[in-house]
Amino acid sequence: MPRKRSISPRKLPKQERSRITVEAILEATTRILTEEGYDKASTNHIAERAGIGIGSLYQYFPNKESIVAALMEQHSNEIAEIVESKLSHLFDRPIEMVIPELIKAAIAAHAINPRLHQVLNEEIPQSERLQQMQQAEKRIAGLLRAYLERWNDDIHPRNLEMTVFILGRTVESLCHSAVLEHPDFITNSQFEREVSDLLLFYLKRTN
Amino acid sequence: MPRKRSISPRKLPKQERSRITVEAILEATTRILTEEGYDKASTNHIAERAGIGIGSLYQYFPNKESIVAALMEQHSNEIAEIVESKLSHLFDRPIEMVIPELIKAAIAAHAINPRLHQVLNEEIPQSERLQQMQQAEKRIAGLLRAYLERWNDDIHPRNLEMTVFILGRTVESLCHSAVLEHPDFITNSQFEREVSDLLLFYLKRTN
Amino acid sequence: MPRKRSISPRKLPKQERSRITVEAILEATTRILTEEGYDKASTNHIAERAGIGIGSLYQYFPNKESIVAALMEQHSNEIAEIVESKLSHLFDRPIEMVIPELIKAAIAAHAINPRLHQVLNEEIPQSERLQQMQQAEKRIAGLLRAYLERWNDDIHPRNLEMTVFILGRTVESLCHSAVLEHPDFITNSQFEREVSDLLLFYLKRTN
Amino acid sequence: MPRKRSISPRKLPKQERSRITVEAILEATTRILTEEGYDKASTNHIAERAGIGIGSLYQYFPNKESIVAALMEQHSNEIAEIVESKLSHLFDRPIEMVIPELIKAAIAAHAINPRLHQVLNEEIPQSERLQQMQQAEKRIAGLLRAYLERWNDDIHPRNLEMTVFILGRTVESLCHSAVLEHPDFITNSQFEREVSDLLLFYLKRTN
DNA sequence: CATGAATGAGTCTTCATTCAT
DNA sequence: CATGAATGAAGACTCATTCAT
Repeated sequence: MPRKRSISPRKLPKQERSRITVEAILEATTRILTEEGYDKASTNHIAERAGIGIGSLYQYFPNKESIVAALMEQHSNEIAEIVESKLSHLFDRPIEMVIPELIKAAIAAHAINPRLHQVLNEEIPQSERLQQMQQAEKRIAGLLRAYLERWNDDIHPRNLEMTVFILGRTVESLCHSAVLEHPDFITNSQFEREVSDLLLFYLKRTN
Repeated sequence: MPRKRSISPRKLPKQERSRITVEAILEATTRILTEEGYDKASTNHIAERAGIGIGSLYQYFPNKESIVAALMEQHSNEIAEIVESKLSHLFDRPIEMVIPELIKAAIAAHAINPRLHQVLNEEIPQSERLQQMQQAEKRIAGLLRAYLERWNDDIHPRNLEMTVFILGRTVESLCHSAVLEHPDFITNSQFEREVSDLLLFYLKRTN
Repeated sequence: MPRKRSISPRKLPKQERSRITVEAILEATTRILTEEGYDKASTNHIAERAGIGIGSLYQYFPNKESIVAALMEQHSNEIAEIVESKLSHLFDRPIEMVIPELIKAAIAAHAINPRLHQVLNEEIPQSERLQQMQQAEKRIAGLLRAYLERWNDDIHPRNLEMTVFILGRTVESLCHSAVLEHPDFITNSQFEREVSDLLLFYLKRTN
Repeated sequence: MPRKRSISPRKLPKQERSRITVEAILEATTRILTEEGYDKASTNHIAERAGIGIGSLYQYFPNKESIVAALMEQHSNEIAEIVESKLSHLFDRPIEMVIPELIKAAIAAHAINPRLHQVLNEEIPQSERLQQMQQAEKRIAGLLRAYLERWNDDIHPRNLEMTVFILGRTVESLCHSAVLEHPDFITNSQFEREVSDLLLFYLKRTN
């Protein structure tokens, strides 16, 4: 009984369904994490809110950690992509232009899902976090490092690694806290300008 | 309307034996938190590592949260006291002198038990954290606000609240991360000087 | 305002396997209650005697009370059904015929599982009992009230509510105690006739 | 060193204090049982409400059951004494006079502390109850039996034991329930008269 | 592959009882 | 004898994970 030939991809339907299921799981986890907190994120609850059986969940994820890890990677990527996409074409622009854009990008990144970012940063057992979550920061740090090296003549930091660290952490921390604790700061551009000043005066100091 | 579980300790340790027990509990909790993480801090495990029976633990703490809360309060107080004691007598000194001291104090405060500070900040379900933990930050923010107001003529920040926020968060974040991720930064004073520059150039900018 | 704990079962046993499990739980609880007493009816012990894991128990009952409540409801229903089925078709029969039947029905009802009835009545913390258990009594009281109203011309009680109360409680109490403390009374019909006399002479007294 | 002679009892003070302590324990237990229920009657809580240390409690009672048992015995005695004192001098009076007094006595007995009586009857694990609690009933049953034998010629019950049983249980049950569930019934004498009728017509029936 | 019933180790917490002071 | 700190067995309940259908 010869099989009917077909150009259309045979197993795509199956793979398609898989991806949908995986996405449903991640989405359900996101909703639970943001709406109910980490300690309500049991695998049974995730499966329930994803509309699948608990058994199916374990078909796609070997354990609970892997779900959170996947979520972290996904979120990390989104953040890194936002920042990268906003900054990549500014590589040759001067610092006065880049820093404000960096801050805008960071705020935009934190605005994707501030509550999720918070839970991921402040409620997940560290064991699960380290590797996955830092990726965004590393990618952004790489960007900054490259930029600072490119503009080395202008800025000539005393210690490149330290400057990258200070820049990265300051931007991350201030934008994170502002989005969560001072949404009023974000409504106009004053906060952006202040943080820009903070960093620009530092970078442009004459040694 | 979920009934808020009491978080205050059960009996004040009046007698010698009691105080020893309470201290053993807090110490064991600290050790577990720093060495094994929050999710290993079960009450049974705490009692075991404290070398007491589980029943004794519940003589002094009404529930698990109250233990962590006591630890947070204690740690909060230690931090706030370090910073306050180092800054209180500098109220009339100029910013160029105060900012470096602030940073030194912050580093010293984070050096008390960096890992504990991290766990307390990054692994405790937020529900339990907010009130107790933020006290140190509030006390320090109050100090900063008072100082900035005192030196208003020199610094004239555009937005006092925002400046306090930026100062506080930046110092906290940078010292926290540096102690944990870059112990090498701390060994000499370069990091302090860099962060001082970051803040001083910002505060002294001419508008 | 203490949050009332849900007492209704967790999931309706739709599938065969589930119903078997639920029945095993109720049966084991009945056995423990009758053979060992209420204070031995721990959920772990119930699960053990039911031959299931403790987790399975909690798949079907949200808490311990709900198990006892289910048992009470079941037992209540059985009792009420026995009495109702025996009396419903005697609605138009005279009192001399109905009272003996009522007593026979009550004895039969208590004979279902006298020890269970006792434990349910005499060992369960009253908080859990009231609503579920009284249903049988209420249904039977309703029957009696309707009957007495129907035969009002013959009996003309001075106080209907009080008469219903006296009838109901006397029958319940005497049959309950007789079954448990004087099984010998039940073997022949003398006890029935005595109790019938007790009630009949009372109801038929000429005022 | 010859002891000083004294007529006043030497150890009475000590014994006196003991009795006071024991009474405080029983009183505290009574209060807890009636106000909070059996499951709140922990030995620690009893000691606390009695105003003594937990250790002292165990100086007077070997375990928790013994406290409840003592309470039952005490309560039993009070009940039996009320009934006996009210009936003892009526031994030679006719049934028409005695039955109403019996009912009055039973109501009075249940009015001592209805809630305690209820808890003792309906919430205490049966294991602890049987022996102590039935004493009152047995003493009263003895009284009734003696009385019925004394008036055998008038009443000539078909089965003395059964009649005692029916009388005793009916009075106990109706008075118990009335006091708890129908306090309105008790306010006037109608309930008493009804129950009297119930028993009198039965006892006086002509065979 | 999807399902969900079943599992049991592990969690928080209570409480009767003991014993050193 | 009074005290109350200490104890740990035991109880209610959860949840990640497995596996038969």
